[in-house]
Amino acid sequence: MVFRVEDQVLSHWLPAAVGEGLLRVSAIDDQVLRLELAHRGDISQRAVEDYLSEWWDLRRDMAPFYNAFAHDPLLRDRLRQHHGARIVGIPDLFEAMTLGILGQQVNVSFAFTLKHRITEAFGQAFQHQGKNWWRFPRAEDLAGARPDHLRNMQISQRKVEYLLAVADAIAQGRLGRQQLLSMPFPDQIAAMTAIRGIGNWTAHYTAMKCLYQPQAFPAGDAGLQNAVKSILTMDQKPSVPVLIDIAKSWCGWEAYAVWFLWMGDGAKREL
DNA sequence: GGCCAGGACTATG
DNA sequence: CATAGTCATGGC
Repeated sequence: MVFRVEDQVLSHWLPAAVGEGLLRVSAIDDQVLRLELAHRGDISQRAVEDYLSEWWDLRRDMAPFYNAFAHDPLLRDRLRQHHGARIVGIPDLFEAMTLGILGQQVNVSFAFTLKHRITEAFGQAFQHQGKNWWRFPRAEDLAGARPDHLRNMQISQRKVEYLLAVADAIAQGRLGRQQLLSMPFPDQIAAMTAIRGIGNWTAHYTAMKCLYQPQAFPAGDAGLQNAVKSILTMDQKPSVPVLIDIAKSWCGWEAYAVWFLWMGDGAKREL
């Protein structure tokens, strides 16, 4: 596990860029988070705060979002149910693109099963108070993997090809987060979809979860289509052009609209 | 047991 | 350009 939630407390093994240690996060109230750190190395409080702020997109001013869409027919109920929710991102580009690829056309829980297998097979392992923790592997940890190894984890042949190619591109520096962040949004999508295996959905998913682009909008997303179909009681799923048209009203907040629709009317969902 | 999943590629008109 | 076939497997 990279993170787990127990009794309202999130435990998360920190990424290498922050330091070696276990972070626990709980809520004091709706405004204040309590951070607790069990660590072995030197970790600055500031680094942890910065990391968490990025991971949960905490620095974004959400007031305009709530103000603009309090009466939006598709969003109003979700905004009330999940008030205060933030996009839980994936700051690491390789991790985000990996989950995007794994999530193509399979149910979400299976995608996470595959991600956990990759994490425990290729990621760095740690022990803390008798429990095992992992970091998601770096691109270079996976770039040289034998295709059979991944194939045996029930990852399809095609996805194995996609994953290894993305791992190679990132490991060799032909693709990187800073590089993507340096370009305007449409160029980010174009740069990602130029890679075999990264289609429009995966590119927008990555832009949303890793690049924190509020205008990212995975229009072909099955979960999004079903959410809209359900809320508007349509008899069939809305097409991509229809969704793109709907999304015009969310201009600048498309990613958050998708996020709240994904959360549905229940409390549980995978990240 | 059949249909659907937080799709993308490839081949064919 | 539009459509159909293919991939793979779990969850319901």
